[in-house]
Amino acid sequence: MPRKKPLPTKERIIDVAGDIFGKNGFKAATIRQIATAAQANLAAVNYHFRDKEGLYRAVLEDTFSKGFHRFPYRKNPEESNAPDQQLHSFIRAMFHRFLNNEGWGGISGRGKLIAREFFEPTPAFEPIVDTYIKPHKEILVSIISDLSRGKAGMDKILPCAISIIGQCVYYTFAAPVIQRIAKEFLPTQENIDLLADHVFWFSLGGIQQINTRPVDKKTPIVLNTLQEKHP
Amino acid sequence: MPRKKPLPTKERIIDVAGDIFGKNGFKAATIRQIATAAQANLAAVNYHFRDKEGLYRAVLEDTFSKGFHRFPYRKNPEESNAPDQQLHSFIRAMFHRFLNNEGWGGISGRGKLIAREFFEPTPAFEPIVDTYIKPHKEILVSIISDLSRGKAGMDKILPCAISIIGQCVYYTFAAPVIQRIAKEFLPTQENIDLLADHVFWFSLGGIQQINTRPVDKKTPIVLNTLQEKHP
DNA sequence: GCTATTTTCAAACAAATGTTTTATTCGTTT
DNA sequence: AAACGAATAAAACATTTGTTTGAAAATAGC
Repeated sequence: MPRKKPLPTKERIIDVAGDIFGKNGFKAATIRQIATAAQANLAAVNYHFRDKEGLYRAVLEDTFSKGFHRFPYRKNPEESNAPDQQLHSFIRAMFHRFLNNEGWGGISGRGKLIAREFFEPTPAFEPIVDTYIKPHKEILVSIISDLSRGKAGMDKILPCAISIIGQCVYYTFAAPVIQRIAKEFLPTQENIDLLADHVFWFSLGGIQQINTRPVDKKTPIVLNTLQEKHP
Repeated sequence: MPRKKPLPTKERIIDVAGDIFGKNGFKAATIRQIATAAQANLAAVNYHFRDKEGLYRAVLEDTFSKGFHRFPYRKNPEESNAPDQQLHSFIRAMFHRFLNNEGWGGISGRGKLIAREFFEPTPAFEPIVDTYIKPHKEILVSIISDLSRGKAGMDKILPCAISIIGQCVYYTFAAPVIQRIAKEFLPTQENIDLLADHVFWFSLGGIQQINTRPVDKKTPIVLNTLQEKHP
Protein backbone atom coordinates (compact mmCIF):
# COMPACT_ATOMS: atom_id res chain seq x y z
CA MET A 1 0.00 0.00 0.00
CA PRO A 2 2.52 2.69 0.98
CA ARG A 3 4.52 2.54 -2.23
CA LYS A 4 6.15 5.76 -1.22
CA LYS A 5 8.43 3.85 1.12
CA PRO A 6 10.48 1.55 -1.07
CA LEU A 7 13.51 2.00 1.18
CA PRO A 8 13.73 1.12 4.84
CA THR A 9 13.76 3.98 7.28
CA LYS A 10 17.48 3.86 7.97
CA GLU A 11 18.46 4.29 4.33
CA ARG A 12 15.78 6.87 3.73
CA ILE A 13 17.28 8.93 6.51
CA ILE A 14 20.80 8.63 5.10
CA ASP A 15 19.58 9.78 1.70
CA VAL A 16 17.68 12.79 2.98
CA ALA A 17 20.36 13.68 5.51
CA GLY A 18 22.89 13.89 2.68
CA ASP A 19 20.82 16.58 1.03
CA ILE A 20 20.16 18.53 4.19
CA PHE A 21 23.66 18.28 5.65
CA GLY A 22 24.90 19.37 2.25
CA LYS A 23 22.58 22.31 1.97
CA ASN A 24 22.90 23.63 5.51
CA GLY A 25 26.05 22.21 7.04
CA PHE A 26 26.33 19.97 10.07
CA LYS A 27 25.47 22.52 12.71
CA ALA A 28 22.64 24.29 10.94
CA ALA A 29 20.94 21.08 9.83
CA THR A 30 18.45 19.88 12.42
CA ILE A 31 17.39 16.37 13.22
CA ARG A 32 13.76 17.44 13.10
CA GLN A 33 14.23 18.75 9.58
CA ILE A 34 15.84 15.49 8.48
CA ALA A 35 13.30 13.24 10.19
CA THR A 36 10.40 15.15 8.72
CA ALA A 37 11.81 15.09 5.19
CA ALA A 38 12.50 11.38 5.50
CA GLN A 39 8.98 10.78 6.75
CA ALA A 40 10.40 9.20 9.86
CA ASN A 41 9.91 9.81 13.52
CA LEU A 42 12.13 12.26 15.34
CA ALA A 43 13.67 9.58 17.53
CA ALA A 44 14.54 7.39 14.57
CA VAL A 45 17.82 9.22 14.03
CA ASN A 46 19.04 8.57 17.54
CA TYR A 47 17.77 5.03 17.39
CA HIS A 48 19.55 4.06 14.19
CA PHE A 49 22.66 6.23 14.38
CA ARG A 50 23.15 6.84 18.10
CA ASP A 51 23.43 10.60 17.68
CA LYS A 52 23.62 13.38 15.11
CA GLU A 53 27.31 12.84 14.52
CA GLY A 54 26.78 9.13 13.94
CA LEU A 55 24.31 9.98 11.20
CA TYR A 56 26.79 12.38 9.68
CA ARG A 57 29.51 9.72 9.60
CA ALA A 58 27.14 7.32 7.88
CA VAL A 59 26.22 9.96 5.31
CA LEU A 60 29.84 10.75 4.54
CA GLU A 61 30.87 7.12 4.13
CA ASP A 62 27.82 6.46 1.96
CA THR A 63 28.53 9.47 -0.23
CA PHE A 64 32.17 8.65 -0.95
CA SER A 65 31.50 4.96 -1.33
CA LYS A 66 28.81 5.49 -3.95
CA GLY A 67 30.68 8.28 -5.76
CA PHE A 68 33.88 6.32 -6.22
CA HIS A 69 32.01 3.13 -7.01
CA ARG A 70 29.97 4.74 -9.76
CA PHE A 71 32.94 6.61 -11.26
CA PRO A 72 36.06 4.66 -10.29
CA TYR A 73 39.52 6.12 -10.35
CA ARG A 74 41.44 3.00 -11.28
CA LYS A 75 43.32 3.04 -14.53
CA ASN A 76 41.25 1.53 -17.28
CA PRO A 77 43.47 -1.05 -18.96
CA GLU A 78 41.21 -1.12 -22.03
CA GLU A 79 42.00 2.48 -22.82
CA SER A 80 45.03 3.68 -24.61
CA ASN A 81 47.79 3.57 -22.07
CA ALA A 82 49.38 6.77 -23.29
CA PRO A 83 49.87 8.85 -20.18
CA ASP A 84 48.22 11.91 -21.69
CA GLN A 85 45.11 9.88 -22.44
CA GLN A 86 45.25 8.55 -18.90
CA LEU A 87 45.38 12.10 -17.57
CA HIS A 88 42.45 13.09 -19.70
CA SER A 89 40.42 10.14 -18.45
CA PHE A 90 41.41 10.86 -14.88
CA ILE A 91 40.22 14.46 -15.10
CA ARG A 92 37.03 13.48 -16.89
CA ALA A 93 36.24 10.85 -14.27
CA MET A 94 36.81 13.40 -11.55
CA PHE A 95 34.43 15.89 -13.10
CA HIS A 96 31.85 13.17 -13.64
CA ARG A 97 32.14 12.12 -10.02
CA PHE A 98 31.72 15.72 -8.94
CA LEU A 99 29.03 16.90 -11.32
CA ASN A 100 27.10 13.95 -12.73
CA ASN A 101 23.74 13.37 -11.12
CA GLU A 102 24.65 9.73 -10.72
CA GLY A 103 27.67 10.97 -8.79
CA TRP A 104 27.66 13.87 -6.37
CA GLY A 105 25.58 16.23 -8.47
CA GLY A 106 27.69 19.35 -7.96
CA ILE A 107 27.01 21.92 -5.32
CA SER A 108 23.28 21.42 -5.62
CA GLY A 109 23.84 17.78 -4.66
CA ARG A 110 26.42 16.37 -2.28
CA GLY A 111 29.09 18.77 -3.50
CA LYS A 112 28.97 21.22 -0.64
CA LEU A 113 29.14 18.39 1.85
CA ILE A 114 32.41 17.28 0.28
CA ALA A 115 33.76 20.78 -0.15
CA ARG A 116 33.36 21.45 3.54
CA GLU A 117 35.28 18.32 4.44
CA PHE A 118 38.06 19.40 2.10
CA PHE A 119 38.43 22.80 3.69
CA GLU A 120 37.43 22.17 7.28
CA PRO A 121 37.50 18.44 7.80
CA THR A 122 35.66 16.81 10.68
CA PRO A 123 36.95 13.71 12.46
CA ALA A 124 34.59 11.71 10.26
CA PHE A 125 36.77 12.59 7.28
CA GLU A 126 39.84 10.77 8.63
CA PRO A 127 38.96 7.29 7.37
CA ILE A 128 37.73 8.76 4.09
CA VAL A 129 41.16 10.20 3.35
CA ASP A 130 42.89 6.87 3.86
CA THR A 131 40.33 4.81 1.99
CA TYR A 132 39.56 7.04 -0.99
CA ILE A 133 41.66 10.21 -1.26
CA LYS A 134 45.16 8.79 -0.84
CA PRO A 135 44.83 5.97 -3.40
CA HIS A 136 43.20 8.44 -5.75
CA LYS A 137 46.16 10.77 -5.40
CA GLU A 138 48.60 7.91 -6.02
CA ILE A 139 47.02 7.22 -9.39
CA LEU A 140 47.43 10.84 -10.42
CA VAL A 141 51.02 10.93 -9.21
CA SER A 142 51.78 7.85 -11.25
CA ILE A 143 50.23 9.39 -14.35
CA ILE A 144 52.20 12.61 -13.95
CA SER A 145 55.35 10.59 -13.40
CA ASP A 146 54.67 8.69 -16.62
CA LEU A 147 54.10 12.00 -18.39
CA SER A 148 57.58 13.14 -17.45
CA ARG A 149 58.94 9.72 -18.41
CA GLY A 150 59.97 9.09 -14.81
CA LYS A 151 62.42 11.99 -14.84
CA ALA A 152 60.56 14.29 -12.44
CA GLY A 153 60.92 13.97 -8.69
CA MET A 154 58.16 14.30 -6.15
CA ASP A 155 59.14 17.93 -5.68
CA LYS A 156 57.75 18.55 -9.16
CA ILE A 157 55.07 15.89 -9.36
CA LEU A 158 53.24 16.71 -6.15
CA PRO A 159 52.59 20.40 -6.82
CA CYS A 160 51.40 19.51 -10.31
CA ALA A 161 48.98 17.00 -8.83
CA ILE A 162 47.69 19.61 -6.43
CA SER A 163 47.29 22.12 -9.25
CA ILE A 164 45.23 19.65 -11.25
CA ILE A 165 42.98 18.57 -8.43
CA GLY A 166 42.71 22.19 -7.34
CA GLN A 167 41.33 23.23 -10.71
CA CYS A 168 38.75 20.46 -10.69
CA VAL A 169 37.69 21.25 -7.15
CA TYR A 170 37.53 24.98 -7.75
CA TYR A 171 35.65 24.66 -11.01
CA THR A 172 33.12 22.47 -9.27
CA PHE A 173 32.61 24.26 -6.00
CA ALA A 174 33.15 27.89 -6.89
CA ALA A 175 30.02 27.87 -9.02
CA PRO A 176 28.53 30.91 -7.25
CA VAL A 177 31.54 33.01 -8.24
CA ILE A 178 31.91 31.51 -11.70
CA GLN A 179 28.30 32.33 -12.43
CA ARG A 180 29.13 36.00 -12.06
CA ILE A 181 32.31 35.81 -14.10
CA ALA A 182 32.01 33.16 -16.79
CA LYS A 183 28.51 31.74 -17.16
CA GLU A 184 29.50 29.56 -20.12
CA PHE A 185 31.86 27.60 -17.91
CA LEU A 186 29.42 26.85 -15.15
CA PRO A 187 29.95 23.44 -13.57
CA THR A 188 26.92 21.60 -14.89
CA GLN A 189 26.44 18.09 -16.15
CA GLU A 190 26.27 19.41 -19.71
CA ASN A 191 29.62 21.18 -19.41
CA ILE A 192 31.61 18.24 -18.08
CA ASP A 193 33.46 17.63 -21.34
CA LEU A 194 34.11 21.32 -21.89
CA LEU A 195 35.57 21.70 -18.42
CA ALA A 196 37.53 18.45 -18.54
CA ASP A 197 39.06 19.38 -21.88
CA HIS A 198 40.15 22.78 -20.65
CA VAL A 199 41.64 21.50 -17.41
CA PHE A 200 43.36 18.73 -19.33
CA TRP A 201 45.02 20.97 -21.88
CA PHE A 202 45.88 23.65 -19.35
CA SER A 203 47.44 21.09 -17.05
CA LEU A 204 49.29 19.35 -19.84
CA GLY A 205 50.93 22.65 -20.69
CA GLY A 206 51.62 23.27 -17.03
CA ILE A 207 53.28 19.90 -16.48
CA GLN A 208 55.38 20.36 -19.56
CA GLN A 209 56.47 23.81 -18.45
CA ILE A 210 57.38 22.55 -14.97
CA ASN A 211 59.38 19.70 -16.46
CA THR A 212 61.26 21.75 -19.02
CA ARG A 213 62.04 24.99 -17.25
CA PRO A 214 65.57 25.40 -15.90
CA VAL A 215 65.95 24.86 -12.20
CA ASP A 216 66.18 27.97 -10.03
CA LYS A 217 65.64 30.22 -12.98
CA LYS A 218 63.78 33.23 -11.71
CA THR A 219 62.49 34.77 -14.89
CA PRO A 220 59.98 33.31 -17.30
CA ILE A 221 61.43 32.02 -20.49
CA VAL A 222 58.86 30.27 -22.57
CA LEU A 223 56.51 33.13 -23.00
CA ASN A 224 59.26 35.60 -23.59
CA THR A 225 60.19 33.42 -26.51
CA LEU A 226 56.64 33.46 -27.65
CA GLN A 227 56.52 37.23 -27.48
CA GLU A 228 59.67 37.62 -29.44
CA LYS A 229 58.00 35.78 -32.23
CA HIS A 230 56.05 38.94 -33.03
CA PRO A 231 58.23 41.90 -32.15
CA MET B 1 44.50 52.21 33.70
CA PRO B 2 42.90 49.52 31.56
CA ARG B 3 45.64 49.37 28.94
CA LYS B 4 44.15 46.14 27.72
CA LYS B 5 41.45 48.07 25.91
CA PRO B 6 43.22 50.19 23.31
CA LEU B 7 40.35 49.72 20.84
CA PRO B 8 36.75 50.76 21.37
CA THR B 9 34.30 47.98 22.03
CA LYS B 10 32.79 47.99 18.56
CA GLU B 11 36.08 47.38 16.80
CA ARG B 12 37.21 44.89 19.40
CA ILE B 13 34.08 42.89 18.66
CA ILE B 14 34.68 42.98 14.90
CA ASP B 15 38.21 41.74 15.38
CA VAL B 16 37.32 38.88 17.65
CA ALA B 17 34.22 37.99 15.66
CA GLY B 18 36.39 37.56 12.58
CA ASP B 19 38.37 34.87 14.36
CA ILE B 20 35.37 33.10 15.80
CA PHE B 21 33.17 33.27 12.71
CA GLY B 22 36.16 31.98 10.79
CA LYS B 23 36.88 29.14 13.13
CA ASN B 24 33.32 27.96 13.70
CA GLY B 25 31.15 29.31 10.90
CA PHE B 26 28.21 31.66 11.20
CA LYS B 27 25.75 29.27 12.76
CA ALA B 28 28.08 27.56 15.22
CA ALA B 29 29.65 30.78 16.44
CA THR B 30 27.72 32.19 19.40
CA ILE B 31 27.29 35.77 20.45
CA ARG B 32 28.20 34.83 24.00
CA GLN B 33 31.47 33.35 22.79
CA ILE B 34 32.28 36.49 20.84
CA ALA B 35 31.28 38.90 23.58
CA THR B 36 33.31 37.03 26.16
CA ALA B 37 36.42 36.87 23.98
CA ALA B 38 36.09 40.57 23.18
CA GLN B 39 35.69 41.35 26.87
CA ALA B 40 32.40 42.99 26.11
CA ASN B 41 28.93 42.55 27.45
CA LEU B 42 26.55 40.12 25.81
CA ALA B 43 24.16 42.85 24.72
CA ALA B 44 26.91 44.86 23.08
CA VAL B 45 26.63 42.90 19.85
CA ASN B 46 22.96 43.63 19.43
CA TYR B 47 23.49 47.22 20.47
CA HIS B 48 26.23 47.99 17.97
CA PHE B 49 25.26 45.73 15.09
CA ARG B 50 21.52 45.26 15.48
CA ASP B 51 21.76 41.46 15.28
CA LYS B 52 24.14 38.58 14.65
CA GLU B 53 23.89 38.95 10.91
CA GLY B 54 24.69 42.64 11.11
CA LEU B 55 27.89 41.78 12.92
CA TYR B 56 28.73 39.21 10.28
CA ARG B 57 28.30 41.76 7.49
CA ALA B 58 30.59 44.16 9.28
CA VAL B 59 33.20 41.44 9.73
CA LEU B 60 33.11 40.49 6.06
CA GLU B 61 33.41 44.03 4.80
CA ASP B 62 36.22 44.72 7.25
CA THR B 63 38.10 41.58 6.21
CA PHE B 64 38.01 42.22 2.47
CA SER B 65 38.66 45.91 2.85
CA LYS B 66 41.79 45.37 4.92
CA GLY B 67 43.04 42.44 2.83
CA PHE B 68 42.84 44.24 -0.49
CA HIS B 69 44.13 47.45 1.00
CA ARG B 70 47.22 45.81 2.48
CA PHE B 71 47.95 43.76 -0.67
CA PRO B 72 46.37 45.63 -3.57
CA TYR B 73 45.61 44.02 -6.89
CA ARG B 74 46.18 47.05 -9.11
CA LYS B 75 48.94 46.78 -11.65
CA ASN B 76 52.10 48.27 -10.31
CA PRO B 77 53.33 50.71 -12.97
CA GLU B 78 56.81 50.73 -11.44
CA GLU B 79 57.30 47.07 -12.21
CA SER B 80 58.36 45.71 -15.47
CA ASN B 81 55.25 45.75 -17.62
CA ALA B 82 56.05 42.46 -19.29
CA PRO B 83 52.83 40.48 -18.98
CA ASP B 84 54.57 37.43 -17.58
CA GLN B 85 56.06 39.55 -14.80
CA GLN B 86 52.61 41.02 -14.21
CA LEU B 87 51.17 37.53 -13.89
CA HIS B 88 53.86 36.56 -11.46
CA SER B 89 53.19 39.63 -9.34
CA PHE B 90 49.46 39.04 -9.48
CA ILE B 91 49.82 35.48 -8.21
CA ARG B 92 52.30 36.51 -5.55
CA ALA B 93 50.02 39.27 -4.33
CA MET B 94 47.15 36.83 -4.17
CA PHE B 95 49.10 34.37 -2.06
CA HIS B 96 50.28 37.15 0.19
CA ARG B 97 46.72 38.36 0.67
CA PHE B 98 45.64 34.83 1.48
CA LEU B 99 48.52 33.66 3.62
CA ASN B 100 50.43 36.59 5.05
CA ASN B 101 49.62 37.39 8.65
CA GLU B 102 49.16 41.01 7.68
CA GLY B 103 46.56 39.73 5.22
CA TRP B 104 44.11 36.96 5.90
CA GLY B 105 46.53 34.58 7.59
CA GLY B 106 45.46 31.41 5.80
CA ILE B 107 42.96 28.97 7.16
CA SER B 108 44.10 29.62 10.70
CA GLY B 109 43.17 33.27 10.20
CA ARG B 110 40.33 34.68 8.16
CA GLY B 111 40.82 32.15 5.40
CA LYS B 112 38.00 29.82 6.25
CA LEU B 113 35.63 32.76 6.51
CA ILE B 114 36.46 33.68 2.93
CA ALA B 115 36.47 30.10 1.68
CA ARG B 116 32.93 29.62 2.91
CA GLU B 117 31.73 32.72 1.10
CA PHE B 118 33.36 31.44 -2.07
CA PHE B 119 31.61 28.11 -1.94
CA GLU B 120 28.36 28.94 -0.19
CA PRO B 121 27.96 32.68 -0.31
CA THR B 122 25.64 34.49 2.06
CA PRO B 123 23.72 37.62 1.05
CA ALA B 124 26.46 39.62 2.74
CA PHE B 125 28.85 38.51 0.00
CA GLU B 126 26.91 40.25 -2.77
CA PRO B 127 28.46 43.70 -2.39
CA ILE B 128 31.88 42.14 -1.83
CA VAL B 129 31.79 40.53 -5.27
CA ASP B 130 31.02 43.80 -7.01
CA THR B 131 33.49 45.87 -5.02
CA TYR B 132 36.48 43.54 -4.83
CA ILE B 133 36.17 40.29 -6.79
CA LYS B 134 35.03 41.60 -10.18
CA PRO B 135 37.70 44.30 -10.54
CA HIS B 136 40.25 41.80 -9.35
CA LYS B 137 39.21 39.38 -12.06
CA GLU B 138 39.35 42.12 -14.70
CA ILE B 139 43.01 42.71 -13.92
CA LEU B 140 43.81 39.05 -14.39
CA VAL B 141 41.83 38.88 -17.62
CA SER B 142 43.75 41.83 -18.94
CA ILE B 143 47.06 40.21 -18.04
CA ILE B 144 46.13 36.95 -19.73
CA SER B 145 44.96 38.87 -22.77
CA ASP B 146 48.31 40.64 -22.90
CA LEU B 147 50.05 37.28 -22.57
CA SER B 148 48.34 36.07 -25.71
CA ARG B 149 49.09 39.39 -27.41
CA GLY B 150 45.38 40.14 -27.66
CA LYS B 151 44.76 37.16 -29.89
CA ALA B 152 42.76 35.04 -27.45
CA GLY B 153 39.03 35.49 -27.01
CA MET B 154 37.15 35.37 -23.75
CA ASP B 155 36.35 31.73 -24.43
CA LYS B 156 40.02 31.01 -23.82
CA ILE B 157 40.90 33.76 -21.35
CA LEU B 158 38.15 33.15 -18.82
CA PRO B 159 38.82 29.47 -18.17
CA CYS B 160 42.51 30.25 -17.82
CA ALA B 161 41.69 32.91 -15.25
CA ILE B 162 39.54 30.46 -13.35
CA SER B 163 42.28 27.85 -13.46
CA ILE B 164 44.78 30.30 -12.01
CA ILE B 165 42.56 31.58 -9.24
CA GLY B 166 41.44 28.03 -8.58
CA GLN B 167 44.98 26.89 -7.93
CA CYS B 168 45.64 29.75 -5.52
CA VAL B 169 42.40 29.17 -3.68
CA TYR B 170 42.87 25.43 -3.49
CA TYR B 171 46.48 25.67 -2.38
CA THR B 172 45.42 28.03 0.36
CA PHE B 173 42.29 26.42 1.67
CA ALA B 174 42.89 22.72 1.12
CA ALA B 175 45.68 22.76 3.67
CA PRO B 176 44.19 19.87 5.65
CA VAL B 177 44.39 17.61 2.61
CA ILE B 178 47.73 18.94 1.41
CA GLN B 179 49.21 18.21 4.81
CA ARG B 180 48.56 14.53 4.25
CA ILE B 181 49.83 14.52 0.69
CA ALA B 182 52.62 17.06 0.27
CA LYS B 183 53.80 18.59 3.53
CA GLU B 184 56.55 20.59 1.82
CA PHE B 185 53.94 22.57 -0.10
CA LEU B 186 51.82 23.54 2.87
CA PRO B 187 50.27 27.00 2.55
CA THR B 188 52.30 28.90 5.12
CA GLN B 189 53.76 32.34 5.15
CA GLU B 190 57.21 30.88 4.60
CA ASN B 191 56.13 28.99 1.49
CA ILE B 192 54.50 31.90 -0.31
CA ASP B 193 57.28 32.30 -2.84
CA LEU B 194 57.55 28.57 -3.43
CA LEU B 195 53.82 28.29 -4.08
CA ALA B 196 53.63 31.43 -6.17
CA ASP B 197 56.51 30.31 -8.34
CA HIS B 198 54.97 26.93 -8.97
CA VAL B 199 51.51 28.30 -9.79
CA PHE B 200 53.10 30.92 -12.01
CA TRP B 201 55.13 28.48 -14.08
CA PHE B 202 52.40 25.91 -14.23
CA SER B 203 49.89 28.51 -15.38
CA LEU B 204 52.27 30.05 -17.86
CA GLY B 205 52.61 26.67 -19.50
CA GLY B 206 48.88 26.18 -19.34
CA ILE B 207 48.10 29.50 -20.99
CA GLN B 208 50.62 28.83 -23.69
CA GLN B 209 49.17 25.40 -24.35
CA ILE B 210 45.62 26.76 -24.53
CA ASN B 211 46.73 29.48 -26.93
CA THR B 212 48.73 27.26 -29.23
CA ARG B 213 46.73 24.08 -29.47
CA PRO B 214 44.64 23.61 -32.62
CA VAL B 215 40.95 24.25 -32.20
CA ASP B 216 38.71 21.21 -31.85
CA LYS B 217 41.65 18.84 -31.85
CA LYS B 218 40.73 15.98 -29.61
CA THR B 219 44.07 14.35 -28.97
CA PRO B 220 46.99 15.83 -27.06
CA ILE B 221 49.85 16.97 -29.22
CA VAL B 222 52.49 18.70 -27.22
CA LEU B 223 53.35 15.91 -24.90
CA ASN B 224 53.30 13.35 -27.63
CA THR B 225 55.97 15.45 -29.22
CA LEU B 226 57.83 15.47 -25.97
CA GLN B 227 57.63 11.74 -25.73
CA GLU B 228 58.90 11.24 -29.23
CA LYS B 229 62.01 13.03 -28.16
CA HIS B 230 63.06 9.88 -26.35
CA PRO B 231 61.66 6.91 -28.25
C1' DG C 1 -0.09 -18.77 17.19
C1' DC C 2 2.80 -17.08 20.59
C1' DT C 3 6.81 -14.92 22.23
C1' DA C 4 10.95 -12.13 21.84
C1' DT C 5 13.17 -8.71 19.40
C1' DT C 6 13.22 -4.79 16.67
C1' DT C 7 11.29 -0.64 15.15
C1' DT C 8 8.14 3.32 15.48
C1' DC C 9 5.87 6.90 17.88
C1' DA C 10 4.41 10.81 20.94
C1' DA C 11 5.78 13.35 24.66
C1' DA C 12 8.88 15.47 27.67
C1' DC C 13 13.52 17.08 29.26
C1' DA C 14 17.51 19.82 29.62
C1' DA C 15 20.72 22.68 27.64
C1' DA C 16 21.96 26.35 24.51
C1' DT C 17 21.18 30.63 22.19
C1' DG C 18 19.54 35.13 19.90
C1' DT C 19 17.21 38.85 21.53
C1' DT C 20 14.95 42.18 24.59
C1' DT C 21 14.37 44.77 28.70
C1' DT C 22 15.58 47.69 32.40
C1' DA C 23 18.82 49.92 35.14
C1' DT C 24 23.36 52.04 35.68
C1' DT C 25 27.59 54.36 34.32
C1' DC C 26 30.23 57.52 31.65
C1' DG C 27 31.35 61.48 28.85
C1' DT C 28 29.84 65.66 26.75
C1' DT C 29 27.07 69.75 26.47
C1' DT C 30 24.46 73.52 28.30
C1' DA D 1 26.45 71.78 38.39
C1' DA D 2 22.63 69.81 35.90
C1' DA D 3 20.99 67.30 32.00
C1' DC D 4 21.06 64.67 28.12
C1' DG D 5 22.47 60.84 25.15
C1' DA D 6 25.55 57.10 24.29
C1' DA D 7 27.49 52.99 26.04
C1' DT D 8 27.67 49.13 29.32
C1' DA D 9 25.89 45.76 32.41
C1' DA D 10 22.94 42.07 34.43
C1' DA D 11 18.94 39.56 34.14
C1' DA D 12 15.14 37.49 32.01
C1' DC D 13 12.48 35.82 27.85
C1' DA D 14 11.15 33.00 24.17
C1' DT D 15 12.75 29.59 20.94
C1' DT D 16 15.22 26.10 19.16
C1' DT D 17 17.38 21.72 19.38
C1' DG D 18 19.67 17.18 20.57
C1' DT D 19 18.49 13.61 23.32
C1' DT D 20 15.88 10.45 26.33
C1' DT D 21 11.89 7.86 27.91
C1' DG D 22 8.27 4.58 27.99
C1' DA D 23 4.63 2.64 25.58
C1' DA D 24 2.67 0.85 21.26
C1' DA D 25 3.20 -1.41 16.95
C1' DA D 26 5.41 -4.31 13.77
C1' DT D 27 8.42 -8.09 12.63
C1' DA D 28 10.93 -12.40 13.07
C1' DG D 29 11.75 -16.89 15.03
C1' DC D 30 10.03 -21.12 16.73
